[in-house]
Amino acid sequence: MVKTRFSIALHIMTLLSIYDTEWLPSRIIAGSLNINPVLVRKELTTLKDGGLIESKEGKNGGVRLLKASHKISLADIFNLIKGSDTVLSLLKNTPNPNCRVGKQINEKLELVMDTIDNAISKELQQQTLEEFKNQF
Amino acid sequence: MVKTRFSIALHIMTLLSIYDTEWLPSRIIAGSLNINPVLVRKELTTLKDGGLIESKEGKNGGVRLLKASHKISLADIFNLIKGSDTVLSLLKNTPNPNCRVGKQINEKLELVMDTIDNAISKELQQQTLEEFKNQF
DNA sequence: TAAAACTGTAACAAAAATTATTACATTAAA
DNA sequence: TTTAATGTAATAATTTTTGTTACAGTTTTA
Repeated sequence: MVKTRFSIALHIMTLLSIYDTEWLPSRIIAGSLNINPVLVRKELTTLKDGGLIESKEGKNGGVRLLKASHKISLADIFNLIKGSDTVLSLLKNTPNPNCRVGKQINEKLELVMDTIDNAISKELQQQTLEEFKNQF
Repeated sequence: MVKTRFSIALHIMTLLSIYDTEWLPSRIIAGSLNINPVLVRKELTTLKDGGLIESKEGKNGGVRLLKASHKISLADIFNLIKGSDTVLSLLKNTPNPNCRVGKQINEKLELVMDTIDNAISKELQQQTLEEFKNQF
């Protein structure tokens, strides 16, 4: 998981919750974030595949929310962006299999990583997108 | 915060808790992790500056824990490694200051980032290094 | 007192990951 | 038919991470 992807996604979702039923083009979103529109469209693909938004092609097209913002928690966005990887991660190098610790460390670390991700998710479940957007 | 640094630190601390009062050289630690000894020594510097370990220079030198492993929680290690940055992060690009959302998003995201880090810390406070090492 | 085995760190190189750009096929509205 | 979108692939540029080399300083031990 790229460290900044959650920030990008939450920024996008905040904009969409404000524009509500209008179709918002990626160009406008990219302008608010001040990043490349292609990066936005990639993130939009994830949000669309996760069922949080829908898109419309062609002139006057764009994207909009599929659900009301009070039915979307920050955890929904986080879990979607996170996908199958973990926020913190193991090393790519294989630890020494001849070492009592090295032999088993990765399976034990995996448990810690999952614990961390679950703690984040549980915490973010307590805030809806609507609550977040109402700060603006 | 580098995603893998917590894994490195916890692996190191696990080894130290097993070797207990002995001075463990970075070469051995690096061998267990299968990474460069200089990377290990860099991480040891952080752990030392944070008061979790002490080191001894010269022949037969190395590092060892400063406190008993049941007095060290995984949160102590996490918070030390984390330092002043956050697990997830904001973009480096400045969002559009002429946009209602862009203008304020970073301060709001900061709050979310801190919430995330606190949730992790609170969760990891529940496990001691001793409990972790007893799995091996 | 000299050799050996460490820590500690700086400087630099290599590799990997992230971010940005370009290009273009496709779609739909005006 | 033009314009303005999405969607996506390919590739380039940049940044971050990881690894390496080198060496000064410290302590033990022969």
